[in-house]
Amino acid sequence: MITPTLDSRKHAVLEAVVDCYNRTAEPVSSQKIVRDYDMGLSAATLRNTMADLEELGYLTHPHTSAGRVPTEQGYRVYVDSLMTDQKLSQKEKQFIRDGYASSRRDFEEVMEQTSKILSAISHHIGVVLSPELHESILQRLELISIDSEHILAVLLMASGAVKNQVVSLPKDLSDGELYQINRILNEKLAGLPLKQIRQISQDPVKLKAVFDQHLSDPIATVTRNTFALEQESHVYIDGTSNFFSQPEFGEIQKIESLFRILEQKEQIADLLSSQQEPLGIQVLIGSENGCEGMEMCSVVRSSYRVHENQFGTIGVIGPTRMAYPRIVSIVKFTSQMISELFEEAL
Amino acid sequence: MITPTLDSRKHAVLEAVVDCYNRTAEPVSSQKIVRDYDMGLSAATLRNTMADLEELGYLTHPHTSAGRVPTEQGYRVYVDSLMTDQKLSQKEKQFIRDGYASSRRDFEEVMEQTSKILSAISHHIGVVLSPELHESILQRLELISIDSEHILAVLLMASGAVKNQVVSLPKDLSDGELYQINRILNEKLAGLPLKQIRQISQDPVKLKAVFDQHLSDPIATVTRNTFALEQESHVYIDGTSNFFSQPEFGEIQKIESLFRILEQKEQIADLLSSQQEPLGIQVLIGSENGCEGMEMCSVVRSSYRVHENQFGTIGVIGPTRMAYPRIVSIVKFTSQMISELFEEAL
DNA sequence: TATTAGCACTCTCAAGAACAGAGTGCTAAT
DNA sequence: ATTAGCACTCTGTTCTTGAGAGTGCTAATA
Repeated sequence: MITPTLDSRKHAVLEAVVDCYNRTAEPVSSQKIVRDYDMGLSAATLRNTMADLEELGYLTHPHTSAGRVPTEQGYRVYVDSLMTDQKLSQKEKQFIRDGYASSRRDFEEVMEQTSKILSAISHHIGVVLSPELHESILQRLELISIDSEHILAVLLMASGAVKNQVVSLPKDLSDGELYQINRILNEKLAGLPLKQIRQISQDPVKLKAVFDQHLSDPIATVTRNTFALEQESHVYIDGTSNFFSQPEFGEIQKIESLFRILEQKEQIADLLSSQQEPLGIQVLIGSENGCEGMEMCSVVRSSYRVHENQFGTIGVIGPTRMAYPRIVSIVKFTSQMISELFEEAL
Repeated sequence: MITPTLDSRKHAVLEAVVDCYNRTAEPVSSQKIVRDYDMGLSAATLRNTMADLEELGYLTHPHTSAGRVPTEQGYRVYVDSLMTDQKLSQKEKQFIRDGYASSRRDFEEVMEQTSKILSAISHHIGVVLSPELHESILQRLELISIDSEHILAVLLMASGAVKNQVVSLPKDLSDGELYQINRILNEKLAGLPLKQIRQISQDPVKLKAVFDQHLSDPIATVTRNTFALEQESHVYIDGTSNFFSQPEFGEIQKIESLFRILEQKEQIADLLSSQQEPLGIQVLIGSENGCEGMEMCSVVRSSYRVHENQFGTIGVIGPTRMAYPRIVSIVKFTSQMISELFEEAL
């Protein structure tokens, strides 16, 4: 697809500028393009073209006598229609696969490992958002007595996720009673999504409907207390210190705002889940990510599937000047990898 | 206790310099002390005393015409014998208590919350090292079937810690068999520390001794696979971005090395657990922490007790120039707080 | 003898000047 | 339509200068 407003020369020049800037992190001069790219044009002609591209909003000038730098809009065109796919090498693919070798079945470990792999291979920040637990289907529930006043509820999800929850008891229950409650809860609630169970647990009418003659005070209390909390997605982040080696973050203030944001996991969760259409890969350039204080960062993200229509998101956060083709391939491949991992696990 | 080599004037001056430097982050001049501290001495006399303190190794000069800055040794004396306890205000104590209000019984949440509280109230980095799991005593073990080839083992410790572990099965087990295995494992292994169980699980002779006539192939396999892994302590860190507001970290390089270290949790674990004598509070000043790249940081740490002789460690990491009396009080109070929390829970 | 006033000396930091270098935009030639 | 050439602009570096802060030392003082 070619953007109608740009002829093929402008395209080529824009691509060269983006490419060159991404490699050097310095404003690109007409000279530089003549030397490094075989375009068959003189510096003067390039200057004219670059001036045109600037007028169209795809390039800027830090100051009069500096080279050109792509604008967000310039990157947008580059990502949408200029850049060519860059396949991952066998070595890289193997690196990603190897990363999962040890954590085949452990949900949390897969999440954690993914953020590590992403950051290690991209040299940027790797982030993973686990699927929303309350969309998950409860496969099995186990109640374990801790002491006379507390039990541990272990929620095993169909996706393989596990959630532990300490629950307060109103009164002492014998092992036998607990076992009975456990059996009934599994019988009535297994197979339902957590969200629905939560609704049931808080509504006496629904409770009565679901448990029927099995409903008792202890059952109502245990159910209510176990499913009371809204389950939040977990965010896994790795590779934050990679940002220090980016030349554009030479000054403290720029990096500071970024780190403050990274400490607030909810913001990152929002960033990853906003306007996400399942399974597609998306590139948010600069301020498109909508996260205040992260205007100088781009996000490449993709959803992955853990179970039926249950999705999480992975992503790479890096400077606007990132190697988009490579990062896109990495994120794409990794998200497929996880999806397969969960598919074969089920 | 008064260090024998220092007369009381030197003491007073050293204290003033440390105090003043901690407040301003700038080298302290003789003038400054005359103005801010009522010592009844002239600037010239102070200069003489400060020169003496410098010769003794407690102060330094960034350059000829600059004020004085405490050395590590200077801080050492200050911490050991000069500084006076600074009680926390009721407000601060309440802040810490409130932090735990929501997480009464959840082990992980207490850990996580502690790092948040420590960083929020100290304005430095809060770190928590969970107690070594393999010293923990197994209270109860629950095996939950995931699919025909995997089970989820839930290990509930006497301390309240919970560990989930996915275990591969050699062959399909019926619910009944699994239940039997579960029962026998609990009967034979509950009450033992994980470390010991691990040894048993890997030694056929010990296995035979423990399980006696109950030993079967499935039991041996499940035991072996469940306890195969060396359990590592978990590190919880919060408040890293607080470092950006410290004036001494104005340049990127200084902060970079620190962040690279903070990403390696094992290093922080070592830092917290090295030469720790249970229950004492300790202040490691500058290079005393023994962590390469963290020479400009001090660590205030204390152990806390979760169960019998099971200890973890909490700490605050900040610049060498930190408000030691306050931070010491914070760490002391918080570690007591956690210990009490676990005590009443048991 | 201990303290202090006074002063020369040192070092840093900020502001300004000079200058090389890089890159552009425009004009005129091809 | 393209390009060579050149004047112009802006940055970044280096050097200088001067003010300011703080010390160390010496001589005076209590």
